[in-house]
Parts: sequence; C-alpha cells; structure tokens
Amino acid sequence: METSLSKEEESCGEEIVHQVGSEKRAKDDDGKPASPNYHMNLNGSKQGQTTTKIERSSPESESRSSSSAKREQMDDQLVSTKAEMEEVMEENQKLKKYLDRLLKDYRTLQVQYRDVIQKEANQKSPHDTLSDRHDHTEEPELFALSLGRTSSGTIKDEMRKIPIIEKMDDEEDKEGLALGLDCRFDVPKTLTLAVEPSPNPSPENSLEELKEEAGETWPPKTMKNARDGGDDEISQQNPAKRARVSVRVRCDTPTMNDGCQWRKYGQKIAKGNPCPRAYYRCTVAPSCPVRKQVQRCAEDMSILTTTYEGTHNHPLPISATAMASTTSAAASMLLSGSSTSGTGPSPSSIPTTTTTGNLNGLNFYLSDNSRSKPFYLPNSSISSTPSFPTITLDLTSSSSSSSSSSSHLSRLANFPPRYSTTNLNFTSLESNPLPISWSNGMLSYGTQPFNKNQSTPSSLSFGGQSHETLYQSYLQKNIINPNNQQSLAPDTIAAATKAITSDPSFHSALAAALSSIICSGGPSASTLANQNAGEKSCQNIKSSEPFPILSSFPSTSNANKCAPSFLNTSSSSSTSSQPSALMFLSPPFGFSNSKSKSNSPVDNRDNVI
DNA sequence: CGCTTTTGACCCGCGC
DNA sequence: GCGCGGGTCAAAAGCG
Repeated sequence: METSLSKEEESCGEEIVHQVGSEKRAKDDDGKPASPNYHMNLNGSKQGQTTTKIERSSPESESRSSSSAKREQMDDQLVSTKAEMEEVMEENQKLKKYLDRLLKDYRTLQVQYRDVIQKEANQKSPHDTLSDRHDHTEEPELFALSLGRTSSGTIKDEMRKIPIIEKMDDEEDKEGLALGLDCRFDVPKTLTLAVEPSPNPSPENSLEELKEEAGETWPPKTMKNARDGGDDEISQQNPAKRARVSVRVRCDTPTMNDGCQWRKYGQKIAKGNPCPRAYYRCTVAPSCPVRKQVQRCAEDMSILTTTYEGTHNHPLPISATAMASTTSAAASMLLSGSSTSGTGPSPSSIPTTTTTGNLNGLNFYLSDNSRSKPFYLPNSSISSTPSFPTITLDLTSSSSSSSSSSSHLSRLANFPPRYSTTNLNFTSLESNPLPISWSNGMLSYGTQPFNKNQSTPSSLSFGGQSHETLYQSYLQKNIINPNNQQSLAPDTIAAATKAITSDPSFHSALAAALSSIICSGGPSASTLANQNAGEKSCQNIKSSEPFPILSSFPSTSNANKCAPSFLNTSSSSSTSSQPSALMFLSPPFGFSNSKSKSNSPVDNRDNVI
C-alpha cells in the first residue's frame, strides 16, 4: 500500500490520490505536504456506503468556501444515509419479528390440527388410546417426520417443552436473526398439545435427547445394532412407526435443493427402476440422523422422488425449515391416514388399504399396509424388507388440469403403488370450495386470481386481528370446546379437516403462516445471499398492514434449473396472464440454483439421476 | 489437503 | 439355508 501510494505520488505530480488513513504517510514521505491539490477518497470510511470526494484546489478563500459547502453537503449526505440505514434496519427488525411470529403461528396451526386429528383417533378407538400406547410402548403416535422438528415423546414430554420453546423465543428475539418455526401461544387448558421443538434445539433439548425422541441415532440403530449387537431397543421399535416423507417433483436437476447440505453415501440400482437410487445423509451436523433417498421415476424420468427419513438435530437453514414445515404437515396427514380406516380403490393384487378423498380441497390418496415404499416402481414387486409408512407429496400433477385428481388416481391405477404409501396430491380441483391448492411446489390460496406481482391480494385480509387469535377462537368454537366437538364428523379425518379448513379464519391464518414460509425460503436460502433475498421478498410487509401475500418465487434467471418444467406444469406460471396462484411456495422443493455443491450432490457427475 | 463422490463389498431381513 | 433386494460401509478416486 505504501509503496503504491508513493508511486502514485510520483506519477501524479501535483495531484495525489490516496485513501484516508494513508494520508499522513503519503504526505510525510518527503517531509513536505504532498501537494496542495489532492482528492481525499473516503472509500474506506466506516460507513462503507458513502463515497465522497473533497477537492481542495488552492488556499484561496472562494475555494475554501466551496470546500466547506461541499463538506456540509457531505455531512448532510452522511446524516441522511445514516438515518436511512437506521430506518431500514428498524424495519428489518420489525419484519423479522413479524416473520418469526408468523412462523410460530404456522407451527401452532399444525400442532393444533394434529391434536384434533389425534382426538379424532382417540374417540374412534377408545381402547387403543394414544396415552395407552405411550404407556405401553413409549412409542409416540404423533411422530413427525419433520426434518428439523421432533414430536416424539409422550404428550407430557411435549408439554414440558413449552417453556423451553418460549425461552428460545426470547433468545431469538434478542438475537433478532433466528427464524425458528417454534410455537409460542397460550395453550388452551382443554387442549392437549404436542408442541414440537424448534429446529434450533435449546440446550435443554440436547442432541441426545432429540435422538432419543426421534428414536434414531446415527448410524441408525438398525444398522448399528445389527453390526454391534447393541441394545435391542430398536428391535422392539415398530419400524412402521418410522415414517418417511416422499416428495415427487418434476425436476431436471439431479436433486432438488431443500436447503440442507447432503453427502452422498451410496447409490444402488433398485429393482424395477433403471435409475439408480442415491442415498444421502445430512451433513449440516455431524451427528444428524436424517437421510434422504433420491430417485428418478421409472415411468417419467422428469419426476424426481426425494424421500426423507429422520429428524434433524440441529438448527436448519431457513429454506430447510420451510421444507421441514412442509414435510411435517405431510407427516400429520400420514398420521391421519394411519388413523383412518377408510378403504378406497385398491388394486386387488396389492395388499394395500387405500383411502382417497377430497378434504375440502386437499385431494389425498392414502394407502396403508404394513409395508411401505416411497417409490412407485411399476415393474417392481413388493419389497421384502421392512419399511416405514411413507407419505408422498405428489407435486407433479398440473393444477391446470381440471381432472388433476382423477388423473392422479388413474395414474395410480395404472401404476399402483406396490408399496404402502400415503400420497397427498395437493392439486386443486375447480370445484374446490376451499381455495387452497398446491401443485408443483406452488401453493395457491384463494379464489380470486392474483397477480403474483401484486403485493396484497384482495382475498386475504388479516386486518388488525391476529390470525393466531382467529384460529384459537375458531378452535374454541368448533374444535376444542367439547360441547362443539360433535360439529366434527367423528369418524373421519376428512371431516375434521373440512371443519378446520372451511373456516375463513383458518384460511387467513394458514395463508399467513404459509406466506411466512415463503418469505423465509429461497432456492438456497441457507446462504446468506439468499437469506437476504428471502428477507428482501418480505420487505414489502408492513406490520401495520394486512399481510400481503408475496410472490417469492425467484425471479432471477438462475433461480432454479427446474423452474421451466415446474412452471410449465403449473396453472400459475409467472408469465401467466391469469394466474390462479396466490402464493408461491418458495422452493424448499429445491429447483436449485445449486450454489453449494453439496446442495446438488450428484451434480453433473451423476448423469443418471 | 480436506471434503465429497464413486463403487464394490458387506450385512440384514424376508420369502421361498 | 439360500437367494434376493435394500441399505450402508469404507477405500479409492476426484475435485476445488
């Protein structure tokens, strides 16, 4: 630096350019002031955002006055910039807090909804109550294969966690940056809640505890025990209780970016599918037990199936928490499916109990038997290995198709699930009275067409009322209150779902919660840049305004490689003149702009998957 | 040099 | 008991 400055002095003659902080050195090199004429570059100023040049031509008076005027101007600029920055930071803090609250609300909704489902199940089979099962087996019914959330443990355990979560909230508020999906709400006394801990485990929730809750360790007990001959706890564990969440998306990239970091540890040609199945484990934390399998669909190579198993025991990137929420919701549906005895179209040759229905907009396909495999392998046989209940989020159907649900089912008929799966087809029906649809990673809400560039949809209004309040009031009115419990159809989960989802308050709350996910997500929101992008997408939110539904679908050209197919199969592409999607589920479902290599682990090297 | 991917080997559970 | 298929390990290779 010094050398270059000296050279500059020599070369510049009378005019010297140097930086603040080097001024003295430059001036004293020859013992004299370097020059009466110089430019002072404030580029290295602490603010780092204001660059101002001060030009002093000569010691004449008019030059001095001009210089002082410029100094004043610079000061004004500095002051205004500082004020502006403070405003922005303040607003940023508000937004973060607001977003945090919305995420918590979303968690709350999930928990309470699951509780309703659980109550339904308990009512239906009083001899096999949840508490009984817990007492006898210590195996939680409220499993959440939630990738970052654990709901294992008894209800009492979960209840004990509530103060912990609140404590974490406080800590997060202090930090002002953490965006957990934890809940904070007043627990109704009449409501038994299974509150899932934050993906950011508190010290009280040690990793070991989380592992125990999840019933998992790494290496998985199944392997560990088998090889070490260790404790036989796992052998007592019903493998059917270990759920998986499978996500089917159309994706051209080797893997979909879900916000986590994965390391490939194996690849196998599965029977019935020429495409190899890749095995990944989470590398965000060394001891994280979460694994995922990635495989292309045999009948449609553009469909990528990603199956998640396990629960993260570490804080998750924001986009990963979005996925966690999604999978958690799916796991909740899986739970409901397991507690639903309805039977539907089931291929005669396949020992599958199937439940189909339209849960007021959620077209679901539930199938259940003792064996489950996450992948549709049309030419495969039933697996001989024990497996886990699997819920499949089919995001490949086009919502533009008016018969999306039936087409989905017909496809299932053509390629029946040889393995037990629980499939959720979040595809809208035109007759859908509840304007929630979710297809190809896009979740739409509302009946009014909504331009994604529009920041505030008319169909959504939260007013000044907290959706948390709205939902809780609804719960009190229609669900929690035992007097009104009969307003729910007692024998079907569908009725419960319908009752919940048909309520406008729930609509609002759900929309807000999901929007919060949208804001928190991004194709690679684990990176700071994309976190900023995610925050950016939320910057339109004013806490005093009705919650705007944002289009957070990446608009950048490198948003994701899957976007084309993704958009092509959606009724609400960003270029559509009549978009129906009010909310775009930001890519927990990847569509990666693979910033990190580990986010697209197979990358180009794997030319098969 | 450290991390990740590749890939053959190995182990296990299940059905026959 | 054997074979099959799924899942994982671990050494070697690749990559930045």
